[in-house]
Amino acid sequence: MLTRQKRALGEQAKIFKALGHPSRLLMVEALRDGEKCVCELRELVGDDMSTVSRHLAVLREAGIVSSEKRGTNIYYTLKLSCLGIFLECTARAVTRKAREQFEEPGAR
Amino acid sequence: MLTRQKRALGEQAKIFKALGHPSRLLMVEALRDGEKCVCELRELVGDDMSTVSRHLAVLREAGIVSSEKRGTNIYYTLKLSCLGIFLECTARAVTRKAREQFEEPGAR
DNA sequence: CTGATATTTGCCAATTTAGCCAAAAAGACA
DNA sequence: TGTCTTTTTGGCTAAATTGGCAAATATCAG
Repeated sequence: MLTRQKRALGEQAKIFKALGHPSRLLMVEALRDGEKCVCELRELVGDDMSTVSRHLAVLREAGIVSSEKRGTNIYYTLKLSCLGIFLECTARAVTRKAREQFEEPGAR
Repeated sequence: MLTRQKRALGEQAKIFKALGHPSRLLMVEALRDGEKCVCELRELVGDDMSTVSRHLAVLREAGIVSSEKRGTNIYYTLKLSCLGIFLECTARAVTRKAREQFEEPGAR
């Protein structure tokens, strides 16, 4: 039973880990307004196609996105819908932190 | 201007990356109901004190927690309050995923 | 079947991260 | 002062991650 909880914790960490890369975060952000094919995402992040494909695999294995082959392309969709709000929250935290670090050296 | 956005994306990814480790996630989860000293957190995760200290540094540098020296101990506090809801959401996603993988092999 | 396009996979080098031990810091306190 | 106690840091090794190129796969259009 303890093992189950530990496994769950690891799976949960996997979600965060998958989101912990600029390119992957950018792609997930883009997927918030609808599915995109790999080629669109490749264009967005500018990396090699193979690199993008691997990033997407990480997101897929974490359960954050799902993929569907349709016609000649593969489309990726955001599965973890609750992510949106948290993305906004972290974005705010980042600007807040930047402001603090900007003010601090001048203060005191 | 583009550089600023890129930097912000990196900072945001840093938050997720910091949360992408079982021990760190466990500690953050524990901090949801109030500050804890390093020794308490060490006991919680069971790792070497030095390891825990480094994990906490990662969380601190990402801006997720803050620390305060008081008396003989150092207390860590959760700063990113919006995290709570998302933690619950990801926990649900994990159990959902586990259920899906449990059913799938049997089905069809 | 052949060729063109979209995506994934195998392999490899470079960088980063994790975790431990020992040593250093910083207080508290006698 | 010296000596506990708590926490951080230096240094090291093992393991994981990243990203590119080339090759494999799959699928569509003739």
